Amino acid sequence: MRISKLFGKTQREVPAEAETVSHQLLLKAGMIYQVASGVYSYLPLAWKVLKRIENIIREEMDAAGGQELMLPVLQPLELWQETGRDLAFGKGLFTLSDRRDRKLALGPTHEEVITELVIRNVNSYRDLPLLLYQIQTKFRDEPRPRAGLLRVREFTMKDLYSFDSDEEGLSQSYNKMLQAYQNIYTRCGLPTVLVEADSGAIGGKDSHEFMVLTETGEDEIIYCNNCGYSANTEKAESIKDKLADEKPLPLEEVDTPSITSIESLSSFLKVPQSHTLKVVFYVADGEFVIVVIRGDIEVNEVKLKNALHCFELRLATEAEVKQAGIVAGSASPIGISGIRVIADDSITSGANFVAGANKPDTHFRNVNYPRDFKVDLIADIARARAGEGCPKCGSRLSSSRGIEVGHVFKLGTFLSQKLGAFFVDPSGGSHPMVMGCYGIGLGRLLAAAIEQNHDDKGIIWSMSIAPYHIYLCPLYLENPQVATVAETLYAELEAQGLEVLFDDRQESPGVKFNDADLLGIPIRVTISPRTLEKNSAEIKKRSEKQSQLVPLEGIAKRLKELISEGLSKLSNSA
RNA sequence: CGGGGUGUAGCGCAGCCUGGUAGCGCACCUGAAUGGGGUUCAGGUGGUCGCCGGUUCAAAUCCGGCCACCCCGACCA
Repeated sequence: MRISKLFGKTQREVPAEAETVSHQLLLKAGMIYQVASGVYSYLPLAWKVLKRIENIIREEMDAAGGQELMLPVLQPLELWQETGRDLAFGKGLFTLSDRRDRKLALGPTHEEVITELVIRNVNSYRDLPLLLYQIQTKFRDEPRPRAGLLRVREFTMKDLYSFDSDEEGLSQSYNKMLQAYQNIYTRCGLPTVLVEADSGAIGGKDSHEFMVLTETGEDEIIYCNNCGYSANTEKAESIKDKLADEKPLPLEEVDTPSITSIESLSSFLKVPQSHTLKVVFYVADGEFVIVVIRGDIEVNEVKLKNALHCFELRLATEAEVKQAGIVAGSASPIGISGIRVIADDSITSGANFVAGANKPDTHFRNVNYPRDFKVDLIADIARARAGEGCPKCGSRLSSSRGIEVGHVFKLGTFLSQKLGAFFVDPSGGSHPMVMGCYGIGLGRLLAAAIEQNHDDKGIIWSMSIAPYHIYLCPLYLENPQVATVAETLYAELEAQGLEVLFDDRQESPGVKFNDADLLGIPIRVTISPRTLEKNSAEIKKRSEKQSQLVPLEGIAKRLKELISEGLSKLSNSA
């Protein structure tokens, strides 16, 4: 490809709105163009990378026994109502009406549609296990698209759905996919870690995410260096430090003028935050609820949502708090009635806490559970933190940020039961199929690859997903000798099937080198009067500093070697 | 949805306070010189100033409403 003909221009300056590295570089390299919030056009270079990623995924899915098919984006809303997942997705589901006023949804995922399809085609245990997948556009009306391609509303995703006759089969399918995913990331040159995850709106039991560790990641991961436990904070558990047992003292009211936060309360009364009780107000599917947790611990809303079995959970507004008759800033579960109270299990250890008194500027000392207040539900609803104990081995936990580039779920039978996906076993009995689903966002994978592989000059693509392998970079094209050699070499490399981006522009060396670095093509081949004096070209890898002069004679062979070296480093067997 | 911010040429920005019909840099086009890390000079093309309404002789500028986009939070395979 000649750069002079390539659609898409590099830019010197990027919009101030782009904050993450991958977003900036994608814009600067002229690879993507934003059409609306969370909606992008992909220019040829980005599209090439996406297709490379897609092919790697396809090969691994096929190798694992998957069969590719194509499913509709447009889906009847009724299908979603059947499984109740229209509620689980809530406003995240794009919906529309057709001319007859039938309600439709733009598929955010395809379990419903594919399960229906499987029902029509599978009756017997003989047809199982079944692994079906699609690589298609999906739509989710995210509350807040952000960071370029990392969180968008329209995106390409590979989803594989597994159908098995029992839990054992599901585990096998699940493990197959875990391995296939490892292969995919290895081949893309993208190191990932596997973490336990919450299954969210998708539903189901076991769930794992593949994370690329980067500082800019949206997710926080809690992990143990000792035993290898790792989990998304949405899911992570921890052993909270136990407080010393004390003899319960009598409840005592204290004046706390203008003290409304745990921080100020702690310093005003000179008690550690861990000896206070914090109260947080939520509205769960329209019901006002109170959450009690130790002052130094944060509420994990995913855990809370799961504990409450609700679809929609949000912090209550000031007005709602007031209407519930609660004094924000001095609130407490003591003496509350008619409102559901949920407590974190952290309140069951320790004694003599400071808590609100439910009247302005007043708190209680020596609050003890269950002596002084009742709760309706006790659960682990705390956000695990680095430094706390590992739930598996007790060692200290660490934390890191990451980008989720893959998510696998053991769905079980809840969808097959709701939709009626049953099969007949060898003895004639009917059972629901046991399902799993396994997704990878391609655009996000691309963005994550940039987040993890770049320098201050630009992108550094892995050989396996780079849009082109070679950046042919002649300097001083006005020089007829340079032009002739460059054109000849370009033709030769193309003829040999190498993928070359030919910088045939009459630009200064600085411009060309900077673009080469920005675009991140793995191998740069420079030709100039200087190299031609020695009948050579200069070869430089994007990932390395030094370059070498290589004779023009036989250079195609040398380049082929470099490319296959680059690819074999990323092979599964490595 | 709550908080904050921004909309002026493809991109980055100034002009707005104090109204007088739009400017700078990059990019793009023409020419010349230069040139191994975004080179220099000269000339040139390109803008419904986010949209609608109001005030005014006159609105990018003042007032009102709306919209879009970004950031933080909420939310989110």
